[in-house]
Amino acid sequence: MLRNRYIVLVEDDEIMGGSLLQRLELEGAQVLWLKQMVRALGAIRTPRKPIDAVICDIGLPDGSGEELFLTLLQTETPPPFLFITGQGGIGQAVRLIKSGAADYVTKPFEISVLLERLSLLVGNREQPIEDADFPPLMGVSVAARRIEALIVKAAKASDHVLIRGGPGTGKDLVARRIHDLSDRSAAPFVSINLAREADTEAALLGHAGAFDTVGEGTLFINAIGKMEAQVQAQMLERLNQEFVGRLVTACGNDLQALIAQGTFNSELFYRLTRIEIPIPPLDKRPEDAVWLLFQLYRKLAPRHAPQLEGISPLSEEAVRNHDWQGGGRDLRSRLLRGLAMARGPLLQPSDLFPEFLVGPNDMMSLAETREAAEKAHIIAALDRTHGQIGEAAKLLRIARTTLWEKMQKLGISGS
Amino acid sequence: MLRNRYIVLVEDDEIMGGSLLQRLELEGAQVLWLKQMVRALGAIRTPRKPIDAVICDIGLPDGSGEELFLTLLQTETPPPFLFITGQGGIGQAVRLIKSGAADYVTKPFEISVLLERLSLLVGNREQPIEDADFPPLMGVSVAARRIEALIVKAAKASDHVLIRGGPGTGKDLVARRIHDLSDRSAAPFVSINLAREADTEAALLGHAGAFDTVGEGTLFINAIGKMEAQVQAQMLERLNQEFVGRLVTACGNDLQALIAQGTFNSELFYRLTRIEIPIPPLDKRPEDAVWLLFQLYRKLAPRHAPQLEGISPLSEEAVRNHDWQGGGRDLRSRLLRGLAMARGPLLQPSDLFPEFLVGPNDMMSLAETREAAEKAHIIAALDRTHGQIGEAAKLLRIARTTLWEKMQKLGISGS
DNA sequence: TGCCCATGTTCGGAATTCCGAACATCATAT
DNA sequence: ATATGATGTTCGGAATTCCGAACATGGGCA
Repeated sequence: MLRNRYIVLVEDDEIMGGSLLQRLELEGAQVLWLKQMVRALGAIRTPRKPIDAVICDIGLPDGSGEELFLTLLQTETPPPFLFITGQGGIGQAVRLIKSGAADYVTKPFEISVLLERLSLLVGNREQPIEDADFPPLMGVSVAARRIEALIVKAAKASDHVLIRGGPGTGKDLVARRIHDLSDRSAAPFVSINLAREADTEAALLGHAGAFDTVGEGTLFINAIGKMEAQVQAQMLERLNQEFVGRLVTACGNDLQALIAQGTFNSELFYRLTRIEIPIPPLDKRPEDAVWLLFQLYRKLAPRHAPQLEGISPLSEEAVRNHDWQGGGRDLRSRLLRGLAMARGPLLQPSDLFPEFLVGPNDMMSLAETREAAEKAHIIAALDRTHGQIGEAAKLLRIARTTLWEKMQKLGISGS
Repeated sequence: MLRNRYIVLVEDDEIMGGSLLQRLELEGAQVLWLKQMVRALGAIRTPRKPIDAVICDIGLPDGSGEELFLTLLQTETPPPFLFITGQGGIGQAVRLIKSGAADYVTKPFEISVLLERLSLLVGNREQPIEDADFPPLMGVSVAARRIEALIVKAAKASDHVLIRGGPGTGKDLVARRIHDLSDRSAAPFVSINLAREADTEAALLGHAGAFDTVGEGTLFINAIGKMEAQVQAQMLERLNQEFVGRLVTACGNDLQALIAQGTFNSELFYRLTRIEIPIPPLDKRPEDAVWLLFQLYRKLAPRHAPQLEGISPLSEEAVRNHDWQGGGRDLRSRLLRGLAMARGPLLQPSDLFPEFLVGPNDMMSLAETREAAEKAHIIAALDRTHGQIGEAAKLLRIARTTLWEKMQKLGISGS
């Protein structure tokens, strides 16, 4: 049950830690053993891969497991925490469980009992669908696995599907996979992007249009929000007739607004959205960015940079930390450029992010960088709140007077 | 002498400040009057336009003028500071002048004497070349004015000129202006970009090539670093013959490296670089970015967004703060997109920087943003120093142990 | 084997940041 | 004219960051 699971163990005691490590590895788990809170904080905040559970001692040399957990809670949903302690009491247990900790076990305990509770903990977590014909499509994060599960669900159903996601999130890959996993996979897969069609009516509904050629297969319509009202009406009519194919549509994150302003037909929307598959942007799932980096590297490096031996750990960190507005497409084009520029045996951060290169003695200090980033973010928050300082402070999660003082220091006026 | 100069006055005393303000404005200066150190710090660090001088009292309610000056010195070269004080002594005067302050005047003083010393101070500073036929080309910063002066110098000379600057810095505009201001302006201006030529030899040196058609005019060769060795040799030969035209060439920031590795002929380089005009990137001169924003806005807004009434102050700040890797070209394309997207009467930051828009409740906290920025910068510094932590700390201007602790906290390994 | 240089790590104290209470001021609505 | 809600501004204390000294450890080189 623990086989192939990724467990973080936070325990400073050599004997206890060694025993747990040994048993967990015997059970087939992959274990990261950390002895200090600060190390655990870094490792859990930016995991190398999704963490299935954390076994955490309360007493640590540089703080406590409770502090660690509460610190993590401030900015994210931590993975399941199972606390172990020789001391502590009901009060602490109550506090931690109420705060969202998964379990709390007092020493001494049988390791077998602990492992059983751990197994129950991770047993509920989604297992990747391991199929050689259908490798992971979106990544390795919890969100990616959820999408894969939704794909399987959609493939088994006959309902129309709406895929929602920003640029570079792989909506067409998802549509294709739904088709391939369905029992319509022997029938045609017809794809059409409304953003690129001059005459969407003819392309979709005309003689020998997409509706004709798809037969009992899957018709994938990307950029559905760009469909003109007239074509929407005709499509509704067409769907009310006997339509033996299956519709998969895709849009960005603006369809709700289009419906609200009447540009998109809400009845059509409901017809198309029996099943919805939202794809979060890549910058909300940094471990998928890293996964995609390695996937693309394996695919592209042999041809574009055969001399390269791999990707440096710093590059991996840089990819994990980057704000991927342009999604997979951006990552792919950066990698291609990086492969062309790389000189040493390993791909370096400045190969992927040439903006890291600056002239000699021109690198900003850390304080300057911090200040510039704060300034940009404050401006963005003020923009969002139309100059309302109190609201902007809430968005930024700082005190109103702190924001006011920072605006003074950084030279930002409110409007 | 003070007419049209921009003076910042830092003086909390209402009477003294009011008098100075009045006289400076009578002399035609534009004055920003500030009464607290924190306000002055923000205003001087990110000026709305280049500051010609600062008149600064020593005693301020929230600190001292000396503190202000020394704080500014830590990260930049401040504009000329002229201190005024009722107290103070030789020691303070010596300290400040040695630290780079321009002058130090003790109260009481005749305002006319002060203004005279101020005039001497700002008199040495470059005046913009005000010519209706030739408006500013690069911006309003000191660096931009220096480029304008170099353009005038180059126009008057007959020497070959090399223009050096990154993408989007306007190298072709500079070349054109040199030609227009020269006495060859009636002759042809022939422009060729080696990055876009399939056959550079034929384009330059063949029959009816650029060298033939330019006559006594100006031949501008962009991306000179892309010239093949064989063509370089032929060009040297051609220049050794009677060539009555004038050469202006341009490159990025990599020519030195190309020479060092033998890809570019150093003799040719010296022949081409009698006069060199370096163009700093736009992110090194934020006030030029703002100037360019307004220039482009005036040019593009009437046609693309006639309903707009202007640019919000926050947008101006956002442009001033942005890291303009792609130079003017990036700014122009962002503005075009912004004009298309703008909804209200004023252009807003998220029109120019759509990445400021995030989903509801998805905005990062200020602490998260600060942390992500620090992490990216640390990774960049470690990349630059090939994993050497001590060297990276120096680049970042923090203590070695501070860097080490931050790496732990942020989950960064060294290599 | 010893030396040098760098990292790994701790820690106390100085410096800085952040917060929240408090109060004045201003704009808007009634 | 008054009430309300927001900004402008100060400030003391708590919290956090940063620094630099100190020392152990490890790798490379002579």
